[in-house]
Amino acid sequence: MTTSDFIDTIQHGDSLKVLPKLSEASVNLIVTSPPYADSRKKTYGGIHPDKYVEWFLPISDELQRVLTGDGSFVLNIKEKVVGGERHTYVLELILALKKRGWLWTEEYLWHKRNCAPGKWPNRFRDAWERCLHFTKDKKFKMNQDAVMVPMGDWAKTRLKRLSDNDSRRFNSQAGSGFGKNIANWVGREMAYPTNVLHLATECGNKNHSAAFPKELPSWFIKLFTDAGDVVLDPFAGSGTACVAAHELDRRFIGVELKDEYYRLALENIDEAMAEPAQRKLI
Amino acid sequence: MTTSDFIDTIQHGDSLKVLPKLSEASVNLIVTSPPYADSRKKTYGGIHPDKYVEWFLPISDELQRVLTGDGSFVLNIKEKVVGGERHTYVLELILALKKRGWLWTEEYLWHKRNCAPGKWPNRFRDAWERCLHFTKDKKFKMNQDAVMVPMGDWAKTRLKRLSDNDSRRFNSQAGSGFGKNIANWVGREMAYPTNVLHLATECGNKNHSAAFPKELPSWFIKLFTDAGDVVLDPFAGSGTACVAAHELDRRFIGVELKDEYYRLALENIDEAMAEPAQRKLI
DNA sequence: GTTCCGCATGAATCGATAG
DNA sequence: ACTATCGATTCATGCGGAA
Repeated sequence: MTTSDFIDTIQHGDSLKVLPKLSEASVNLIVTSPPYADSRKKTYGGIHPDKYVEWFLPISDELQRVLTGDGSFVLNIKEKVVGGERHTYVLELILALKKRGWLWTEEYLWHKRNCAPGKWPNRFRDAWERCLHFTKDKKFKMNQDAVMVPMGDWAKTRLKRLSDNDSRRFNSQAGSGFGKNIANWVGREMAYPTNVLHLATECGNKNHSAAFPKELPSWFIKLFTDAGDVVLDPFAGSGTACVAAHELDRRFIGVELKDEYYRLALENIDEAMAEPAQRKLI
Repeated sequence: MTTSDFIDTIQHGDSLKVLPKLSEASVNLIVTSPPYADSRKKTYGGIHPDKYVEWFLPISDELQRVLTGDGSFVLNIKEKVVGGERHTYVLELILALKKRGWLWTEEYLWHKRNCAPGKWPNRFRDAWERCLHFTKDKKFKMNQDAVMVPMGDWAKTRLKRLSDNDSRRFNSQAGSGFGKNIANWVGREMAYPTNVLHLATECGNKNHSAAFPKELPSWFIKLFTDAGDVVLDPFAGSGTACVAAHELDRRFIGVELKDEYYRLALENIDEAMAEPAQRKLI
């Protein structure tokens, strides 16, 4: 068994047992939102906050093994409130991962535009989550141009420029230069984003609530992989990251332990792969 | 000497030597932005990242002593990049403060709308900073209603004040999922905020550059103190937090070591206190 | 009196160069 | 080898002069 046997599939099982079957340095990006810590033990799969780091470390070692040297590992996570305080397991996890050899390259933020309402006497609604970016090497693959955002109202700017100072330049290239000129302007009207992603929480287009909106994995997939690369989600949940990878012409491998999520992920992936080749323009 | 001798003054000196003169449990809120870690030693006061925690802890002990039981300590800080990685001194500081008895109640975020430019092969512009909220007790003073936002008015005013050009720039990033979508705020009367503060850095228009915009300390002062309460900034810098406290009818104590900043803080405070009682509506 | 455009500048970071 | 310094890169913002 090698990684190629798992391409474009969701595996039903424990990541700790599935990941060893993958080949070394065969995955270009890992993007995942692991089960959050939960002090209630009644729910299957809930990990106690105090045990979170020791639970995650063996899995992280496998992730490090399967990741390519220029690959990235994006971990979407947020600490729970325990006893009125923020628990420190995420901080401890970062420190522990560094000790295991991961580089903590950056901490991106997901700023949730519409988050669940709620009011407590000692805190407000939690409107952000961490997207920790780990790499194996200081040099890694990063396609910054793939996530550029338009700076302004493109049409307005274009028309305005066309009417005044750029008209001379435009005329000089009349006949053959229009497209070229516009392309230049487009380039200038695009800006690189920051390390804060301001996205709405996608409460699930279907009957289920995804852990994160599809735009979140999409953004990191565009940023850290090329078409054809392999994207791994070791806690696939409803398969959002895998669907995102497929839609972006990347290959995916998902792993999910829980029956209910596994079946849901299969449904979502089947639906995504059944769609004809009319992909969204990105 | 007691705390009352320091009310509404900026002290010129080292917090480690000034704070012991304050009375126990005499300060209702500490809001500060300490000198950031800096590996370059040329600037007086730059603390090496590896020494940051041990430098800060003795000061934090004094802060804990002077804070009231229901008081809050808000620490605005952000880790530097060292050798291509995020340094971990802030994480270690949180863990160390907890060991000293502080409760890490919440992590608010300052999402900087305009942040310093830059383009690098391995990261984007850094657009956020931490505002760590520590308390001495699970029960603390919190006036949630004081920071409710009149959403409709705010959006209207904001949109009205923006020129077309600015409006285009402001809205430009909304469509792609980055930046603030103003349309979300229209039509709602009042709402509690989240734990993310979306503020612009006050840049350049004045003759000095404040570490944080006045709105940042103002927000926490309104939230965690009543009128007449004492606000302490042990690293006063240009005195922004002290000015904010004075404008909100709170009393303030500032401490600043560096000559240049101390004089600047004096100027700003004098100016603020000279103003007649026509306070800005907040 | 408005609106618009140009421009300086900021709690930045990297890579190269110099000592 | 290691540290310190400098230049290049880059965009939101507000101010001031121009139209």
